[in-house]
Amino acid sequence: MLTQAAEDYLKSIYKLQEKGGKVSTGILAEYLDVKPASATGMIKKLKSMNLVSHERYQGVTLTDAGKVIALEVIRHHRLLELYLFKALGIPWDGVHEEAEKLEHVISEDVEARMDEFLGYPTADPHGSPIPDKNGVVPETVSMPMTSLQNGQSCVVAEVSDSDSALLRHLGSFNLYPGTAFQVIEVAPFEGPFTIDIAGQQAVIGREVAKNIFVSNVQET
Amino acid sequence: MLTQAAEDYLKSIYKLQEKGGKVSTGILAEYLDVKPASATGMIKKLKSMNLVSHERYQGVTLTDAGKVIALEVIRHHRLLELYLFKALGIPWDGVHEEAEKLEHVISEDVEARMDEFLGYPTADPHGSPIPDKNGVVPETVSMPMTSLQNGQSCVVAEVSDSDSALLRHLGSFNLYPGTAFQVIEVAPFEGPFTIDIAGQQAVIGREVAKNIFVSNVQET
DNA sequence: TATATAATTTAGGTAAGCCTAAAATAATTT
DNA sequence: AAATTATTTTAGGCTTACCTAAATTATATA
Ligand SMILES: [Mn+2]
Ligand SMILES: [Mn+2]
Ligand SMILES: [Mn+2]
Ligand SMILES: [Mn+2]
Repeated sequence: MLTQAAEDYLKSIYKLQEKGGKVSTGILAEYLDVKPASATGMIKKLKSMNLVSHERYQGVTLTDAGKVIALEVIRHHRLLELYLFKALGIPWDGVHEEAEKLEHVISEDVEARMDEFLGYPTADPHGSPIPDKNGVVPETVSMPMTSLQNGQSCVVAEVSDSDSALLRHLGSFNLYPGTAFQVIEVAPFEGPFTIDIAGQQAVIGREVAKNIFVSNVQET
Repeated sequence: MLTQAAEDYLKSIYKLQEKGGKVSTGILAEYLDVKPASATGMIKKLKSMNLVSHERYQGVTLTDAGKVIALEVIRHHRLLELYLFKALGIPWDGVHEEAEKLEHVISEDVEARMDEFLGYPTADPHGSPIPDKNGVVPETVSMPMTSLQNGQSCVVAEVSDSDSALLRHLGSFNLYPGTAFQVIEVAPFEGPFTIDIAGQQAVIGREVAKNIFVSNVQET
């Protein structure tokens, strides 16, 4: 079994390489809130286990074996988030932190039983896809809310899950995955979005909108 | 927050001092499957945190502060066992191992929600008492099965939870906490017990019987 | 192209928590 | 009481995963 730290590195490399290929040591260190020297050390260890490919100064990528483990940890994390949300009623702004610790500790048996209890779900409470037990990630199509135009309607697909205060803010507008809304106005000069959610108006700033991804975009 | 190792030491000291006052370094090391030198090291650390009292060569006991933490970990463990058993259907011979890891990782919020889901239970699947959220341990009265006499009837109160194979063996006879049985025969010279469980006869060896505790003992 | 800046790696350290081997202390036997 | 045996502690090592500071390499700028 890998250590918790090693699993977190693999998971992070996976997420970072999804948007941008090779992952630099500095980016990885910043993402994990450690110093670059620490990241270098772990990269060496992971390389010796053939879980990552790495050449000095050239960034790191997962090997196939490393990807399998990364997806396994991500599956644990997202299944746990949904389970804690649905079975124990933990609010969606609290599940990430719990799952971050539990993901390294649950057995494959617990994983399978949660999966069954939840009816083999494909997305966590924040809309992120849950890899299936073979590591296949459900396809998702979404675009950042910031690319929406005046008058367009859409459905919330996914929101970033790690900022608890942001999630509470979105919850106050009922902006959960699956929620439909329409853009009433986009203020000029990179200004905020005024939107209509089931008849209720809300003003969403740029910084918040960057963390919201939408699908089913239509002109109205 | 204490480390997982420190929490396990406190939990173990609590259990060992329940039956025999001061806990020797050797007994503690054997219980935790580490060398005595390692136990000495951790005892020093716990003493520096005022969680245990210790004088060289004289054994160790928990301080009040240490007891609070020990009971908190035991509460986590037993609530988790019951939750995994009832909510996820994990068999009673598998819950101990899972709980051993999860106990150090769940939040007070998860603890409280499991407690509520389970209806504020007082015993885990093996009959061990669950300390309440204030650290109060429910009173239990039981005696070892080995002290039973011919013809006596009783109810299973508690079985030891750490040996998975033993638990499967007991399960094959339906010997769960709450199960009633009657002693048909006690073979002489420290021999096995022949018992009647709801009309089914079973032969229980001495070594197995040592791990079973009973209550409601009555002559018939 | 030479120099300045930024990113990355190397070198050396710390803290947990385990280990083995040797020394110290306590308990038991003669 | 002395000698033997058992228990406990000390001393010194190892691994993981982090750190800071210095050296190296790559990239950007003049
Ligand atoms: Mn994690
Ligand atoms: Mn999530
Ligand atoms: Mn434990
Ligand atoms: Mn138990």
